[in-house]
Amino acid sequence: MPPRTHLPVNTESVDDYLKAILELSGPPGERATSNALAGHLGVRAASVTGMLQKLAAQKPSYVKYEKHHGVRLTPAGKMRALEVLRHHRLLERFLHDCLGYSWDEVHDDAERLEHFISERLEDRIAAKLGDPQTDPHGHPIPERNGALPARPEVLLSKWACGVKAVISSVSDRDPSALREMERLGLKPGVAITVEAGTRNATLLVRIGERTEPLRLSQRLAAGISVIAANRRSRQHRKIDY
Amino acid sequence: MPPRTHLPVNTESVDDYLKAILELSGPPGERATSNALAGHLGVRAASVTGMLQKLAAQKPSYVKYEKHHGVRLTPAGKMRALEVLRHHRLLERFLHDCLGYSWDEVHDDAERLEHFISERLEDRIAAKLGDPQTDPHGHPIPERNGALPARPEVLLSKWACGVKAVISSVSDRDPSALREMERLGLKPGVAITVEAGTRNATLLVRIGERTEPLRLSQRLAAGISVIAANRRSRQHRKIDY
DNA sequence: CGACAAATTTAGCCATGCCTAAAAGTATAT
DNA sequence: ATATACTTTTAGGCATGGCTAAATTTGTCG
Repeated sequence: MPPRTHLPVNTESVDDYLKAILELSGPPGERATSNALAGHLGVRAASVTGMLQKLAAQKPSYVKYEKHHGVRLTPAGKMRALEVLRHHRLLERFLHDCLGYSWDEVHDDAERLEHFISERLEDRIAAKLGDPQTDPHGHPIPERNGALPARPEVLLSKWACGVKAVISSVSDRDPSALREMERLGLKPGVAITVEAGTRNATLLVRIGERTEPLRLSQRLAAGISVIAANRRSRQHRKIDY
Repeated sequence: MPPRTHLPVNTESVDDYLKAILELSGPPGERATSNALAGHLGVRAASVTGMLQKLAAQKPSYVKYEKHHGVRLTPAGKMRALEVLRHHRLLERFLHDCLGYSWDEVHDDAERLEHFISERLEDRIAAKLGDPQTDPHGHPIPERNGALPARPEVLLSKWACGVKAVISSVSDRDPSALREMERLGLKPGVAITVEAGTRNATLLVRIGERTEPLRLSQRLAAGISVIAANRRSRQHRKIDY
């Protein structure tokens, strides 16, 4: 039986759904659940179901949807999601580098504008920036063809004690956390070593060349991803996401 | 009796209506008619009526609407319309100056983005450009407080023969006309004199320092506004629009 | 004035995308 | 195997902003 209403056109909402599905289904292409999507998008699960039905009914379709078993992106859907992600991260880099935004200011404006970036604007921004590899938080920018460098990132809170690491990216969702990280010198490329594990939900870490270690709240640590220090040079290898 | 549906929120559509009303009601604050708005916005007159009723029912309201007698902007509406216009023209200047757009390319992207420019982005763009006075087509950019320089512009086709004039602005709606003007050196600031009036819907004009006059099609001439050559220096006087 | 043409408004409908409440399916633990 | 908890879908509704067709108003010309 067809969905109650007719097919949706390609709208901002659709972009948001695709981006959320990309983020919630792991790299291999697992399914994303309605509930997870609802939480991520700030809408009710029932609304998600409705939208997924409509998206799946499109032809060509962006998603493969199986009732009660979640949703996956089709190649076309993955491509579109990566395009929107590229817009977002290019915009963040652009606002930061060309318009003097601090790294805690870029997310909201990029989120709003990402849906309205023409191919032309995308190309001009990328050219102006010299085809940047990452956004200001260290996240890789998908290429125009959809290639996205895969990095063996691990959350700082899961990193082994005593092993040298380098910050590869930080979460861009919490501006106040970003300001705090900025103050502490916690940014992509900086060396970091965990001195002691969780104690009262904090981590004892040594940052860069500093001698005295620092206590990091779980809130901050949860927003930091690292890679092994010696693999830093490999972070530009590209694979299909 | 209240309108059939409830009040509209502040949406892109509303911005488009306000901008259209601003453009269609002359500087003194004349009323704009439903038909003219419909034509300008590319929707049916009935849709315009519906939206005007909803806009007028808002409090505080952006418009003053009298059934069968058109609509006017309230001060708040004028302010909002000028803000959107400022976004549009700043964006055009920005795309042109910072991202290498040609002047026939800027309009469409600016039109799409103008609704999503935060105060922060507006300010950063203006600062980056050094608070520009005009967009690439010569149209004045409203200031943040809503001030807009008034210029005694006249359409080239209405300008008296033999009187020296300076191009003050050109219409940005027709990309192919803009490319043609570019080729002919017809841009803001260039001196122009009408040698002979309409003949087969063309104008004979002398451009800049060139010796041989040129035949301009009515289509091009209709997109060119001029001011008296000696008033050129006064074009930055500000008044409340 | 009266009639016609043009402009405008009303009435009723459609599509999108969200919502709540209730029904149905899935998964887990005894 | 079945009861229960949780997830997901269905059903029905609301708001926005379009549309067409039909009514109504305005304005102009004899």
